[in-house]
This record gives sequence, structure tokens and C-alpha cells, in this order.
Amino acid sequence: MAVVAGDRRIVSEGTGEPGTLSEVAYQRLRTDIVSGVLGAGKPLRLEALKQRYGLSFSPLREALMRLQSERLVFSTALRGFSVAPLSREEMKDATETRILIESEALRRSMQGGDDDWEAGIVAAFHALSLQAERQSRLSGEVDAVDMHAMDERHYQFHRALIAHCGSPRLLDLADQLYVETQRYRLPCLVGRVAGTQARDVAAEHQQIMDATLRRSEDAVRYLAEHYRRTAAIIEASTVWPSSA
Amino acid sequence: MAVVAGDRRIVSEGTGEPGTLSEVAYQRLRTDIVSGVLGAGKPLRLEALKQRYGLSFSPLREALMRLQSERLVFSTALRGFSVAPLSREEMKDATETRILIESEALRRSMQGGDDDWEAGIVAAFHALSLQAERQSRLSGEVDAVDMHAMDERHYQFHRALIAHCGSPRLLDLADQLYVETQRYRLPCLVGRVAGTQARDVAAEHQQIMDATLRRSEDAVRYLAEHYRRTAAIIEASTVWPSSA
DNA sequence: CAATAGCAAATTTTCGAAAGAAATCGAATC
DNA sequence: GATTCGATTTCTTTCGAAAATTTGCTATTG
Repeated sequence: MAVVAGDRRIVSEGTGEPGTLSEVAYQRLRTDIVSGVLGAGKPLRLEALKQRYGLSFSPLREALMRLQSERLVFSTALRGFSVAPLSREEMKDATETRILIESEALRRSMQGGDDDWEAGIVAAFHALSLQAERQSRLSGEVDAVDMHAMDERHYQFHRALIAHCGSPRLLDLADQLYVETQRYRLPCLVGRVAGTQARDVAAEHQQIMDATLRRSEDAVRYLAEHYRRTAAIIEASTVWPSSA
Repeated sequence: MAVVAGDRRIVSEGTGEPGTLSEVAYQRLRTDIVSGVLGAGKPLRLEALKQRYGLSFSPLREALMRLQSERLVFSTALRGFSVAPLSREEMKDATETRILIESEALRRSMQGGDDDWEAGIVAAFHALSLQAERQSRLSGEVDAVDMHAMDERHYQFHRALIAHCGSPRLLDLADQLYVETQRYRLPCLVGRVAGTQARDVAAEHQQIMDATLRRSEDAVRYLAEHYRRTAAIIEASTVWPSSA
């Protein structure tokens, strides 16, 4: 039994993976940045973060360093960290880069994709559909938990499509770009009433999946359109910071 | 005047940018990993690094964290860090990803490229040619300093080609992939006698540049061939670790 | 003899304090 | 009145030690 000042056992309980406080800091900071709890551009004072998360400098700085190389955090030499700002340009760049990466990954997946790969796509699509339907039945507002569940399944579906590309780098980049674009998607979705969407997202997913299973190059086109449409909607319904 | 234990002034002298010891650690570690001084797969013991670079845990860990997300360092939860291993698969993946990224960046640069962009390419090409010629005249061995100078100009040339792509992400990724592939290139070049190369690298560069200035799609093809050829040579002339 | 539990050493990880820069504010000067 | 210099305050960054964990070793047991 540990005689500790404060409360310092690290892995003690639970079976969750964290393992290290640095990892915890990373996860929590990332979540709070992506979800907008930590507003874009806002400076990240170490003392404040220390208080907020109950952690000490070291793990926080390590997490911030990592987030910086993922473009979620910005920092200058001796002037500390801040949440990376949002801008139209950044969103477009993220979107187009994502299209570039995922198009290639999708092509490669379609080339070598096996039965398990196909099964994974169909399963993820089904899970996504169930959640979407459930949410559309909820005529009232959709709460944050539902939002998160939806987003998670959405992620799983898109990941299943490219899962068989064979390139760890491409998959990593796709993940990273998913998170980056999530910053723009989530705030835009908050407060939106279920079923209000002018477009039929489910149909778009179906179209992408069908073309993918057919191993048709159309899949790549549909996927790009899907992302560009989302980007356009976000661009229109977001209140952008002053300048750009 | 600072009354410090040890020797702790941070920015004191010089005009170099470092600014922070964390940055110094990052730069030096990266150099040593890429150049092979820190052998692939070798575990990175904190105590040893502390001694080697004369730094303390915090800046070292921050640097390692950053290098991890750049795929140069590998780490497991409570088991510390190690130099990322080398393998054929990784090199191929890095090469193909680099081709994907730079092809797109080159296309975009060619679309919107202005006079300054063209001038930058021509200048970089010239600088590269001068260095190459100087080196080919040195019939003896080429030392590490020359190697580094050559590599730097080579980098500048390839960067000039894509400089006008307009996407910060694409440029960052290209930089990152440049460093990753450098790990495979450099060790392979060490000990090579000048002028021994079976292929005419200078001619390849010329070809790429000409096609680029012509705004021809050929440029993209030549670029890809250029990288694949390099990869093939490296694959052949490298002693790969046991398995893969 | 293999396997395992328990102990000791080595290593990573975290903390809190101290040191170093930058930002802030105010007074003195032009 | 504006400006610059200097001190104070705020914040980041770094250190060294303490805490938690893994690893390696040894003795014991089935």
C-alpha cells in the first residue's frame, strides 16, 4: 500500500490503458480542444491546466508537445502554449488533405480488400445506421452523449473503408486529419435539431459503401464529394473569427 | 549575473534560435537518430541521454514525445523509449507516402506557380549542381560534412519544387517524410566513393525541373521515378535487420 | 529440474520548487 | 504628452529528488 502525498498511484485501479499521466493529459486536453471546451486561440496557462486536470507540469507539457505536432496546439519558444486557432483556410486545407490521403487509402483497400475487410465495412455501416435512426426518432435535441456516440460510429465507418490499405502511415494520417476536422464539425453540430439536415447523410454513406464493395473508382469520387459537402456546410454555418 | 548551480543559463549566448533546451534536445536527438549514431531499435535510457547531452529529464522527455509522433522514436507506456526500427516495409511505406504527398504538392505548385517560385527552383538547382560537381571532382572519399551539405541542397531543391502548393500541411508532411527517408538514405551513402553512382542523379533533377517549368504532368512522373529509383538502390545496398 | 514467489536493482515517471524570460506597470526624463 | 528605463509581477522552463513500476535475480517449492 502506497503512502503517498496527495493521491499519486498511477495505474492502480481500472483496466483502462492510460498507464501514464502524460497519456491522460493528452487524452483530456485533446478532447477538450476538439469539443471546443477550450476555445480556439485561447492561451493555455500551465498553472490553470494544472488546476483543471489535477496534474503537474511535466505530464502536461509532454501532452502539449505532442498536441503541437498534431496541429491542435500552437506554441512559441518562451511564450507558452495556446489552442490552435480555427480558420476557413485551415479547414479547407485539412479537408483537401484528408481527401488526398483517404482516396489513396481507399483505392489500395479496394485493390487488396478481402472478405473480412468487406464484413467490417458492412458491420460499421449497420452500426452507424442504427445510431442515426435512433437519433432521428429523438425529435428533441440530441445531447452531447448521443453526439459523441454518433461521431464514434461515423469514425469507425470511414476507418473500415480504408482499413485494408496496408499503410500504417496513411492510417495514422487519416486518424489525425479526422481529429483535426472534428474540431470544425462538432461545434457546428451542437444545438442542431435531429433530422433537420437538408442532406441525406445516410444515403451518401450507402452510396460510398456500395461503390466500394463493387470496387468501383466511383467510391473515391463519392467519398470526396461527401467530405467537400460537409466542409461547405460547416463553412456556411460557422461564425468565423474576425479576419479570414 | 546568475548565481546558478551547474550551468543553467538558457538563451545566454549566440543568436541561434533554440531558445529552449527542449528544442535543443529535439534537434540533437533527431540528428543522431537520422545519422545513425543512435542505432535503430536501440533503447534510449534516460540516464544515458541525460549524460550524453548534458540535459535533464524534462526537456529530454518532451523531445522524445515529439520524436515519437514523428515516427523516429518508439515507446511503450512504462517501459521507456527506443529508436524506431528500420525495415524494408517502413521504407517502402515512407517512400510511397512521400510520392503521394509531393505529387499533389507539385501539381498544385505548377498550377499557381509564379515567377518567384520558378526562380527559387532554378536557384536551388544551380546550388545543388555546384555542390554535386565539386563533390565529383573530389575523387577521394567524401566526408560527413560534404555529405551533409549535399543533403541540405538536395532538400532545398525538392522543397523549392513544391514550395508554391499553398498547403501548410502538405509542406509539413513532405518535410517529415524527408527526414524519415533520410534515415535510410544517409547510412547507405556513407563510405561511397564519389562518382561511383551508376545513375545520373543530376540528369534526373534536370529532367524534373524542366518538366516542372514546362508545367507538364511528366514532372510528377519523373519525380516519382526519382524517388522509387532511390528506394530500390537503398533496398539493394542495405543490410536489413534479421527478419523482414 | 521446472516453476514461481519474493526481494533487490534499475528505470521510468511524476512532483514541487527554483531559476530564467517575458509582460506589466509606473516613474522619471525628454 | 509621449517615451524609455527599470523594477515588479507573471509565466514558462528546468532541475533534482521522490514515487511508482518494471526487470532481473535468488531461493524455495512442487
